[in-house]
Amino acid sequence: MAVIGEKTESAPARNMSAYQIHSPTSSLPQGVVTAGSPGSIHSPQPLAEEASRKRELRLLKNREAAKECRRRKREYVRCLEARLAMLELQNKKLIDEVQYLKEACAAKSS
DNA sequence: AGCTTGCAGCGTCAGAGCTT
DNA sequence: AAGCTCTGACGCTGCAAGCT
Repeated sequence: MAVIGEKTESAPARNMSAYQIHSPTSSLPQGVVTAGSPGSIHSPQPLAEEASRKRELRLLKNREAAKECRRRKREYVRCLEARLAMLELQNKKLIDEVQYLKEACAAKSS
């Protein structure tokens, strides 16, 4: 829990190196390269910023969605476990009852 | 004390399914 | 068709317990 800050820096950085660092080079760099050139009238910088902003927003939303998804899953598993415990108890009671009735029948017929 | 192992939680990606 | 949401899978981290 208190660890999150550190994780978010290191783990993702590695994932990025595997995927993000490469793929963006196919789209972003074009803009970045020309951005430096003084002669360009319509600087692509805003486009790059917009793309980056959209990506950040998407990551943020997905982060929250993943948290919520996991929370729901934990809750689902908890419910399942509670139901299992209840059914096991119920099963045990029924077994006891069958046993009792069998004994009652046997006693009556003898 | 240092190492190993198992577990829980996190962020990200990819893909399926739904909505507009 | 494009955009959005949800979720399985993957890799990473920190922590606790057991072992040497």
